[in-house]
Amino acid sequence: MTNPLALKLEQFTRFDGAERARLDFLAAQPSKTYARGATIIAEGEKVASIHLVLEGLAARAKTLPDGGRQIMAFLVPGDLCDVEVFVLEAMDHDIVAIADTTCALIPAAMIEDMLTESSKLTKALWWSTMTDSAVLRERIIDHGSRNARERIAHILCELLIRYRIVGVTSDASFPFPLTQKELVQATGLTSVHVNRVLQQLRAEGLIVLKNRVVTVLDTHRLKAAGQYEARYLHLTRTERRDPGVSDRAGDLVPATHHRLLQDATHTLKSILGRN
Amino acid sequence: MTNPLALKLEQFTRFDGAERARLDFLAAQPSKTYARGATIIAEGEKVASIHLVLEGLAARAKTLPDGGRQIMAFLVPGDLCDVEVFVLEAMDHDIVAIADTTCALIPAAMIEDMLTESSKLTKALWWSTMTDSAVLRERIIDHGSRNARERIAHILCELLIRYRIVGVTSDASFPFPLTQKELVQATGLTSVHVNRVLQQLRAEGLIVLKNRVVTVLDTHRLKAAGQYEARYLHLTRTERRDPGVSDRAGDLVPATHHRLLQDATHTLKSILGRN
DNA sequence: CCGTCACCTTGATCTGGATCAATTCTCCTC
DNA sequence: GAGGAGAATTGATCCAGATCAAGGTGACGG
Repeated sequence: MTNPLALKLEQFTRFDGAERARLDFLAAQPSKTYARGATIIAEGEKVASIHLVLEGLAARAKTLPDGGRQIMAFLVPGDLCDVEVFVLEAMDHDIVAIADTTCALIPAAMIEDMLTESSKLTKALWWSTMTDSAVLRERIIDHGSRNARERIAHILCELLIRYRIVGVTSDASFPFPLTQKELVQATGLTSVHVNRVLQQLRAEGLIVLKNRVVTVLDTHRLKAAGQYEARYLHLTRTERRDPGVSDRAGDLVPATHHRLLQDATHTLKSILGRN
Repeated sequence: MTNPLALKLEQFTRFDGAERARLDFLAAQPSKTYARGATIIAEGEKVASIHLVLEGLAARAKTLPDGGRQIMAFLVPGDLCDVEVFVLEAMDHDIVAIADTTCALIPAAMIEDMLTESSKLTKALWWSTMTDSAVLRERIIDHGSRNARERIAHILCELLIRYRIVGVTSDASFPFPLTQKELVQATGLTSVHVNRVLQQLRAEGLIVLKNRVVTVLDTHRLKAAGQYEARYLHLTRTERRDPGVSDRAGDLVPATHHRLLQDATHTLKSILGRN
């Protein structure tokens, strides 16, 4: 199986053989599969090993006093569910499986060893954490300043690009195991309204949603509809690595980014110089 | 001057003399004062030194296509504005001064040295970062699942407790330099509505807001109004350190937390054991 | 002491999205 | 292939919060 964690972190920097082997070793740890709807980690739990999503789709969610649930972030293959393990006593939210989901269970000590032994991998993990925060901030903007249509379009754009990065898809289609109920929990809208917005996006010819697969028919218009700017994902290397990835992240990456990268080599060197 | 960074991190763990001295050294770096309204760091900027808020109030914000602004997080004394410096090419959002704000400018290398030399301080920084993420997630819940009244009450509770932790206040009053416009940007509501909700909270005898100072008259009812549960701040040591801090964080810390901490000493030891 | 500028407050009206209430699709299971 | 249960859709109505439109209020500089 390909290693989504390595694919993701390669957005940040290139790895040598040893680093790559270490990442592959992490992803090859014993895995566990959770059925759609299952709670992977519950709020209040103190986890001993770090869950790396290998396949499927999970979400960070919190159960509300009224029994409802708010989804705060989606976890696609390559994402780590609980890096807080090192320092926090207990999870302050749930991790739930949106699709049938397989996670590698990486002993915390294995990551800690990595952190003391490779400063490049440490930086990569730090990058991943910072990017996760940026995604959370983008969700705050969604909810605070974007209407239903923008919000949904934004989430679709983000999922597409994140799936592409880890090679789950290479065209404009991606798995969409979410039920409307879950899209409701993620967007803070009602199912009736989510349904109507989806209809509208379909009617406008922006997307097709069938059999739990979304196909984006018009990337540019969907981006515009969601005010989508991928800068916050900090895909430093997308346009430099190889044509394959370029295709994958495709035109969702902003043009300004391309320009920035023209002469970014020495910048990167200086950032990573302390290696 | 007291060191708000040390006060904050002491919520996570106790430090020895050397560690404490290092934290004090960081806070004693050359500082810069920004006037209310100034942009401390602009989106797209590549910062060389890390900004630690010493006094005042700042915010993470993003400027929207329509010219508006969304505030995503508040930065109180003790908060670091830009730990992403190590790994990201450029800031993906602005840091703006809400009040006149003083920041210590800590050279990135100084933090990096700390990370290689003290695993306890590394963990403390990691804790701080994880807690910041938890605060972002709480803001998503605010916007996705709480109405105007709950949202504002929640933010007030959070600011009070965060100010208490770093010793800015020791009673139920705290500086509130926000103009209603900024509360609007943080809550995603309109100024008219924010105004009405504030009136209501005043009329109900929950708060007094005068001369840029909020006084919480009824902590319990305000907590209830905002569905406030401080667990997400992970104030591990609040109840154990000394009566002073206990007073400071006060009854905003949930009771379940107290119980959890009864026999948490060995848990903490195991977490920090690798020191 | 007067203008003015930024902020706060209040009232009237409007609307995006919520709520309530059926119906129609899927699948799935037996 | 009948029966059901979760999911998607559609229509009708409602409401929290937006928008529009005036006033107040207070802190200044001249």
